[in-house]
Amino acid sequence: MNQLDQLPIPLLQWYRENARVLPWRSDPTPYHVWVSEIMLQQTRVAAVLDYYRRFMEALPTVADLAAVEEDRLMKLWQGLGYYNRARNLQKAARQVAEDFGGAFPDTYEGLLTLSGVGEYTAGAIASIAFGVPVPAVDGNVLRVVARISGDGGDIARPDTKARMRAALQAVLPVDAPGDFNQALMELGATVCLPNGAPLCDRCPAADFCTARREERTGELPVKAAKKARRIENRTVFLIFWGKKVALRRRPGRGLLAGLWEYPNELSPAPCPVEAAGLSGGPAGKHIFSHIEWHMTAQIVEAASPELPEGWVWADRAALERDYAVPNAFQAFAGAVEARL
DNA sequence: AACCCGGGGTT
DNA sequence: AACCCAGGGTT
Repeated sequence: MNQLDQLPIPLLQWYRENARVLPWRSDPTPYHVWVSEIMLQQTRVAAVLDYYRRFMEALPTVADLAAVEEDRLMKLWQGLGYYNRARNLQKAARQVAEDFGGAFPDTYEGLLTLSGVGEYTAGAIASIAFGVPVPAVDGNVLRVVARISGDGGDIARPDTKARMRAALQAVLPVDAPGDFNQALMELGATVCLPNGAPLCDRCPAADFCTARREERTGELPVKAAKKARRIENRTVFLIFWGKKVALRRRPGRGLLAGLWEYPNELSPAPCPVEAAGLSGGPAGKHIFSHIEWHMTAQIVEAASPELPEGWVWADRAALERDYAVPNAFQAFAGAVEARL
C-alpha cells in the first residue's frame, strides 16, 4: 500500500490551478530550462528572476553563452553565488557544440554528461524540456515524499534518495512528467513548507499524507545536523589613489574563485601598500554556508600609484562595468563610492 | 561519505 | 541562531 499511488491526479489538478507564472515556463526550450535550473540550484525562485531576465537578454542562445568572455559571464552572475555554476554552464555550452553537434542532448544519460548537470538537473531538463518520464528529486521533493510516505530515512543519504526516486518513477505519469515534477517542487515550495510549518489545509495530498495523519510533519523529513561554521576575522583595505580604488583578483580555485575583491587578510594584517594616510573604516559581516567573515575596513591613502602585480585601480565606471565583486563586500560599497 | 561552494529569506 | 533553498563537484 503506497500513499504515492494516490498522488498524481490530485497533484496535477492542484498544479493547473496554482502554478506560478515564471519566465522560464512561458517558452520552455532546452536552453531556457537548463539555464533556469542551474540558477535555481540551492537558490530561491525570487532571487533568480532578475538574473534570469538579464542573462537571457545578454546571451539569448547557447552559442552566445559558449562564446562570451568569462569576465562578462561572471559579471552577469555577480551576487547570485556558487560561481562555479556559471563556469560549468559555459563548459556545458561548449560540450553541446563539440559533443552533440550544437543540439541539446535529449536523454537523461546525455544530459548527465554536461558539466554542472547532476541527477536532479538532468531529470528536470529531460522531463520539462523533452517530456522524458524521469523524476527530478530536489530538496522540496524529498520533503514532500518523506511526509506523504512517512519515510524516516535521512534524506541526505544516497540510499534514501534512491528509494524515493524509485517510488516516484513508479507513479510518474508518462504523459505529463514535466508538470508532475514541477508540481511536486511547487508543492514543497509553497505548501509543504520546511521546519514543521506545512499548510496542510491547502494540500492536495492531505487526505492520504502519512505525516499529517500521524502528526509527524514536525519530525519529517529526517536530516542529519550540519557542522558549525568557523569564524574568520579579516582586515579589508580600501586603498585609494585619486578617484580610484584598488582591486585584486581572487585565486582561481576555492571560495569566490576568480572574482574581484578589496585586498583583505586575516587579522591582524599590515597594510599591503605604502600608505600616505591610514584611518579606520566601516565594519562588515558576511555569512557563508561554512565560514563567517567578521571584517573591519582600513581606509588607505596610497603613497604612490604603484600596486602589486595583478592588482588594478578601478574608477566608478570600471567597478560597475568590468569587475565582478561578490556580495560579501557589500558593506563597503558606500564607503568606496563616496570616494569615486 | 565528507567537505567545499554564496547569498538570502523565514522562522 | 538555525534552517533551508528547483545541487554538483572534489577529495
